[in-house]
Amino acid sequence: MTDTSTSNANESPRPSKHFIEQAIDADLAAGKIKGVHTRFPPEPNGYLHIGHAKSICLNFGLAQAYGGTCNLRFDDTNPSKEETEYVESIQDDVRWLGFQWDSLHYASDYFDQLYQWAEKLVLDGLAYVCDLDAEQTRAYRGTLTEPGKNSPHRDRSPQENLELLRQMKTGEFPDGSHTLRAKIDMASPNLNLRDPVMYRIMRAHHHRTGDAWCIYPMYDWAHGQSDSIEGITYSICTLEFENHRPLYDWYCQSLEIHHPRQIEFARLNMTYTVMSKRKLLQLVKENHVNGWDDPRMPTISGLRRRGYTPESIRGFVTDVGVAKFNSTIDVVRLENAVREHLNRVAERRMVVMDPIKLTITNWPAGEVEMVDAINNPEDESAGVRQIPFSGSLLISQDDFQEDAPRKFFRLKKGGAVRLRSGYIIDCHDVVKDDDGNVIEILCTYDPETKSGQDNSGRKVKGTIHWVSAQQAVPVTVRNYDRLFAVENPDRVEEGKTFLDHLNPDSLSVTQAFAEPEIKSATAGDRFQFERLGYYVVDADSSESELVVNRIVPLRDSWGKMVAKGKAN
RNA sequence: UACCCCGUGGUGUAAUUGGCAACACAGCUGGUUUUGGUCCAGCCAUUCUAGGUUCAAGUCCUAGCGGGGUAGCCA
Repeated sequence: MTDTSTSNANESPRPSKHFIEQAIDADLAAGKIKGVHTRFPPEPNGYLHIGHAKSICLNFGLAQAYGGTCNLRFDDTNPSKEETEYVESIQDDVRWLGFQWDSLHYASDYFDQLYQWAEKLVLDGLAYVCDLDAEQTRAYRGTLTEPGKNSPHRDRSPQENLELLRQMKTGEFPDGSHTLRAKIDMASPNLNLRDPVMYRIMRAHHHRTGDAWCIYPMYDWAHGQSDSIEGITYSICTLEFENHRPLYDWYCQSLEIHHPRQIEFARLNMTYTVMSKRKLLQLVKENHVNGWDDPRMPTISGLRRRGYTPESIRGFVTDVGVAKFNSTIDVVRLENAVREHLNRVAERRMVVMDPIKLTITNWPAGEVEMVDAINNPEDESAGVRQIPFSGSLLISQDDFQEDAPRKFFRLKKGGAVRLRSGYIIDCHDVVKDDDGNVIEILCTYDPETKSGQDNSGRKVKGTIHWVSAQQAVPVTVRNYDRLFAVENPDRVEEGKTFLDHLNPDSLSVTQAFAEPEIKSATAGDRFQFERLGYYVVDADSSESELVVNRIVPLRDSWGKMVAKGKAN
């Protein structure tokens, strides 16, 4: 149970405890438990997403906070959906988030024990073999408002049930022809208690047990007992299992085994995001994204590739809290969490996205001067680097306007601006092409205004970033935006699907020019490109091509003003 | 329509468990700044409604309203 990374500001402990911690405190005080043992129990049928991160942080975090233990257990009771690829990715993701399980388990480890317990329930008259098929079972179950009716096979003798169960196990019956069901109450208002199925016959190859079994336990029949076997004290799960708790309790009580306490919390929902595994799988399978780790995916692997840090995800998760209210978190909270972290730790670099040529007419021809640039104004220990400055520069087209609005503090004709870490320059002219577009900006520099040693007293409103044209390094930039264009992609009109809400501009690839220092960067390095945003070097980079992903843009109050028409 | 759960600023989460509704994010104002970033300050609430208990109710009681979950041999 180790948190391997350093703490960060928004990971500091909350001032008050959430309802699960309060429940634990009460149990501890009442002597009901002696320690805290939790587990994270994913089904290996897909990649983990940010919602799972909440569960991971909760379960591992509780164990940490109370000096207890937390297991990782794969809930692999349905071989038709589960794959080894997923069990590997899940382990990678949990570790990457900064957690280490105390022990690793599989529900399939308990198949033998589960089966023995099933025979016990049969012998105790608490379970029976039912010959109804799936459709008949549904019909007998009744509805939300009407009670069900008893299966015609409900009153078989324990001995007969035992024989039939053994035949089920040894493969005497075809798939779907029989089930083992708990004998509870077909009239219960809680449908989970209307003689729930414990075992179904399913000839499928299991990723761990192979073809040893042709009957597989249902979730309810496997989950609580798995918790029990591992000595779990708190079985923490999401709200939709609330109605299953009476059944969870019934199994533990009927079996007279260690009885963990199930506590439910609200799963994480986020704006501009879909979270269902089915939909994420569809995005991957239909190639709307480039795989599970596409940087636009809300998967842990997607966020990792996007450049999110584990610290920022943990910070986000503690920040949004744990409760039973079914809420939707604004995705800007996630974006803000990574900004907050990266602002403190990411070194700055200058990169020009949409370049226009800027010539300094009074610069000594051919001369290149190395200027100092601060690596991180938030962290003096990050030091300084050197950047080549010359008479031929590239700046962003956004940073120049001939006819600028009143509040435009960047470069305009007849105006002045500071070149970050360089000099103040004055724009005296522009060069245009035949269509009248500005293709080159002509400036003079003020030698008295060198950054760090400026005694001129000159003040200018704006500072812009730049690179020296000769030394500039081309970089392929993948500017990612939200995958969906609307706040709630799950809400769709008749005849449409969530796919209709995909944001067509969620990725734009562009060629940019970076200061030469960028050449020393390797995959996984994160930077703040000054005035633009945070970026991470992607694994697709090679000797010949540097590829970076935009993690999140910087806040842009100028852009906001322009959008609101307040720039004048 | 049955059962279960949940309702506190725009969004989330708190409130010493009956004692001045707080924090964060967003938004809006302004300040600082060699990143229009960061940072700093200010503003932003009839606690779903109606009754009741109480010196005192977000918290307790009653009724209503609203939202979510549940009818897989999925998890």
